[in-house]
Amino acid sequence: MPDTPARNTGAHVAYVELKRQILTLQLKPGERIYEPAMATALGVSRTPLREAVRRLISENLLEQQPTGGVLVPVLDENVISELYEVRAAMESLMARNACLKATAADIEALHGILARNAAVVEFADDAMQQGMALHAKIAGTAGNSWARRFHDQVSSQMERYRHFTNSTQERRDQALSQHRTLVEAVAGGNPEKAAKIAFDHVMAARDAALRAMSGNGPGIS
Amino acid sequence: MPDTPARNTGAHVAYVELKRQILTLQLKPGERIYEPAMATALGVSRTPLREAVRRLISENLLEQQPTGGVLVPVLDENVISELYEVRAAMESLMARNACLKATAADIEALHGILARNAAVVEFADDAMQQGMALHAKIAGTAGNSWARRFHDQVSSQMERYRHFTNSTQERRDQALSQHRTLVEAVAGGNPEKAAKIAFDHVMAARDAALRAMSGNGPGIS
DNA sequence: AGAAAAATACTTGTATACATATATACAGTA
DNA sequence: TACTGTATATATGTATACAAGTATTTTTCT
Repeated sequence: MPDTPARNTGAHVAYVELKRQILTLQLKPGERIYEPAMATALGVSRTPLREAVRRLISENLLEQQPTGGVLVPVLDENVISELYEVRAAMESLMARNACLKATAADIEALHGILARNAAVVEFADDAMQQGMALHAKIAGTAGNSWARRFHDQVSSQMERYRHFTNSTQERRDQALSQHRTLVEAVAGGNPEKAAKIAFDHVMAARDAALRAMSGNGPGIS
Repeated sequence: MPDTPARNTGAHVAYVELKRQILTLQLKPGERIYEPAMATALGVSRTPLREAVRRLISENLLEQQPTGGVLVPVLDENVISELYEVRAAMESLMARNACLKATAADIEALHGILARNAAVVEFADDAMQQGMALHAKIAGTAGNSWARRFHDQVSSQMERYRHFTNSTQERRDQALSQHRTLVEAVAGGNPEKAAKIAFDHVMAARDAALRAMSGNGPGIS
């Protein structure tokens, strides 16, 4: 998040570590957080741990129960669909704005990333890396800090589902071609078109992910 | 926010009261929050106050300084433009989904709200009320809780700018006609069209707000 | 034995005390 | 006078102690 305090306070390290554990599913969905135990486990006292927990609650990476406990939210197919939709809306907006504001240097940088993207299309991890770089560059060019903030939040959420939405070679090829179209649209100076392409691109990723998930046996959690 | 704990804990009342003071500009933009003073002012100790403050920071209604103080974010024209854009993206998405999922009863409810909207078009407060009711109904029909959450966050933010973006009669008439078009689009079953109309509708509101602000002398802060 | 009631253990919420960092004011020196 | 170094005061970060509420287990009564 942009507002991460650079200082190495105990609350901050607790936040980072707890978030990591949640996103990697090291803390299992549905699991409850007990403050005293978690505090000693992370080597801080309850006060800074509590601060980290409350922050994660407001980022929706933890969930406060009405009865008064805190737990790791369970995974669910509807949620992942919602997340993709919001991501589509954000990337669409950013593509539109990037199109309006991009300088020649920005366009060149986008083409550079695209080339690297093409070079690694057969390696899942590198391909995702470059895909994210492309989106990051577009986001930076768009210059809407709120869109970026929400996009980051959604991306964090989606990490929890990563294991269920493994990408196939076919999917990566499709993504690469969509990225090409997207960069062309941004470079072409047609904001409406860029927005639509970005939207459809993410929605296609959503459909692929949902298909991959329903293929994975009982599915979630 | 949906995740507001219903319990009447001290941290919660501090959060609500502090948020109110920020949104009504009772706490002035740029003003710093001193924990001991604010805690006694709100009648709680530093611990629950701190919890409220940290939560407001992660909702971007307070700002942590690198040096270590907390202050009320200053207002700025770029931000309001960004907020409108994100709101446009969210409402566009929700209009699309509402279009896909709306039942006959939903459509009827929308028409009812529209009628009430028309009846109060000359009263600024009531008109805004009904406008929000319309958007709320669409949001409910769309059924994307994340879109809703972000939309709510943005709306909260925008309250701080309310005093600067007073609506004119002309603007209200325009909004009513756009609402009519929007409901027709949602009812008509064309998701793409509904999405585009919602987007343009909010962007038009943005332009009106920016014009109103630049008319208000030195403007902001 | 089964159900209701009481007691116990544990968790969360809050206050407060203490340590550390930061800013302010003052004094001494160039 | 301007500047640096020191001392003081104040704010933030953290730990801990205590209060209040909840769940669980044990005990008692039918």
